[in-house]
Amino acid sequence: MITDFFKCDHNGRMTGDARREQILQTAVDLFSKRGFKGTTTKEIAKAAGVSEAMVFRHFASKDELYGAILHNKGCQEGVQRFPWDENEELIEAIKRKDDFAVFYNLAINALDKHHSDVGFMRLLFYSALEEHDLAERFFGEFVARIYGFIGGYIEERQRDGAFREFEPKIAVRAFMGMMIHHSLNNILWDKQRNILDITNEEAAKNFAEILLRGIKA
Amino acid sequence: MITDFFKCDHNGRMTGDARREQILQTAVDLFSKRGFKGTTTKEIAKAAGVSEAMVFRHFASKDELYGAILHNKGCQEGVQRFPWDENEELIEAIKRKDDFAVFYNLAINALDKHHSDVGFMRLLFYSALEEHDLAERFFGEFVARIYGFIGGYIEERQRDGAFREFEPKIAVRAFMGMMIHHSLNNILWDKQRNILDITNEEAAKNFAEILLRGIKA
DNA sequence: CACGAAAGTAAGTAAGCACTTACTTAGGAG
DNA sequence: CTCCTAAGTAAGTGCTTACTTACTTTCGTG
Repeated sequence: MITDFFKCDHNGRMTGDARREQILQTAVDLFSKRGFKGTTTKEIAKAAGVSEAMVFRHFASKDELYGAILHNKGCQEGVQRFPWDENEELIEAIKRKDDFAVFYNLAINALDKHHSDVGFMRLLFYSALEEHDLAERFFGEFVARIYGFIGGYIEERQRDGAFREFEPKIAVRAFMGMMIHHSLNNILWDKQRNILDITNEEAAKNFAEILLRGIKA
Repeated sequence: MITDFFKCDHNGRMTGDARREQILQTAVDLFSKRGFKGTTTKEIAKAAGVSEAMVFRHFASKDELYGAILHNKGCQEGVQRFPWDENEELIEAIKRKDDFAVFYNLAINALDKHHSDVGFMRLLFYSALEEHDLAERFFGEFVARIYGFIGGYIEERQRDGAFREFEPKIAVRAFMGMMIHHSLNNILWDKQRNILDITNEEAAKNFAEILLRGIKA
C-alpha cells in the first residue's frame, strides 16, 4: 500500500526508502559530531540499528553517503529556503522601508535557524575545513544570494539618502559577521554562555541597532 | 657546541631537538590542512623526511604530538601576545581616547594576524569541532581577556558619555564577529574573494567606522 | 500456499592505521 | 683510533577500516 510505503517499525523491518532515510539521518548526526574521517561506517550502522552491510546496500560507499547528505541538506535547508521566502513580515518591512524591522527580522531569522540546526552548522564547518562540496555549493548558491539581497536593499536606501555612501557588501559582511560569529560562539566555544548570555531577540535587536546607526546617513 | 645544538642540515642527520621541532612544524601544517583524524603518522613522517619510528621516538603517541602542538601554539601565539602587547600605537590611542584609532588598530592587528597564520586559524577550528583542548583553552585564556579589555574600554567611554548605554560585551561580540567572520570568509569560503575583495586596511577602517557610529551616544 | 523480491545478516577480505622491535649508522669525546 | 651515545631505519605487530560475499528471513501478491 502506498500509505505504508514509508512506515517505520521502530526496530523491526523497514521499507527500503524508510531505512535509507533513517541511515542518512543517523549519518548526519554522527558526521556533524565527529566529522567525515572521524566517523566509521560501523558506528553509523550500529547507531541506525542495522548491520554494516545495510549501509552499503543503500550507499555504494562512504563518500556517496556523504554526498547524499550534502545533496539533501543543500537542497532542503541551504538553497530552498531563503530568509525572504514565506516571510511576509520581512517583505512588508522592506516595502515600508522600515530599516530596523528589516534587519531585526533578518537577524532573528538567522539566529533562530542556526540555533535550531546546530548539526547542519557543524557539518558546514567540517565540510569547509575538509573542503568538501557542501561548503562551496552552499556558499556559491546561498550566501552569495544573501549578499545580493541585503546588499541590494542597502543600495536602495543609499539612493534614498537614508544610508551613507560606501560599499554595501562591507555592511553585509559586518552584519553577517555579527550573527554568524554569535551563533558560532554559542555552538562551538562558549556553550555555557559564560562570556555573554543573551536571548536571540536581544542579540538581533542590538546587532540591528549597531548596524543601522553604523551605516545611516 | 652549544651554538650548533639546533643546527639543521636540510636533509642529513639533525640534532634531536631540531628534528623534534621540525616534526612538530610538519604536523602543524598537516593537521591544519586535514584535521587530526585526517592526518596519518606515516604522512607526517614522510613530509618531515624521516621514518615513522622517528615520529614515535619524539612523541609517544599521535595524541601526545597533538598535545605538544596545542601547548606550543597556545603559548606562542595564543596566550602570550595580546593585541595591546608591544603596541604603543594602541596604548597611546587609548590614553588619547581616540576611539577610531583604538578600534582601527584592534581590527587591523586582528585581520593581519589571522591572515599571517591561516594554519593556526584552521587548527583552532578543527580543535573546536573535534572538541580538543586548544579551543577551550584558547577561548578561556585569550578570547575572554580580549572581551574584558575591549569591553572595559567601551564601559569607560560610556561613563564619559561618549557611547550610549548598553551591554558593552554585545558590542565586543559584534566587532569581533565582523573581523573573525571576514577572516573566515577569506580563509575558508571565498578564497578567490569573489564576493568581496578588499584590503585589510579597508576592512578595518569600515568595520571600525560601523561599530563606532553604531555605539556612539 | 508458494514464490519472488526485497530486507536483513554473519563472517569474511585486503588495505591502512598507530605503534614496536631489532637493528644500523654517524659523530664527538677521550 | 675506539667507543659510546644518540639519530636513524626496515620490517614488522595486531587492530581497525571500508567494503564484499554468500547466505537467511520476511512479506505482499497471484
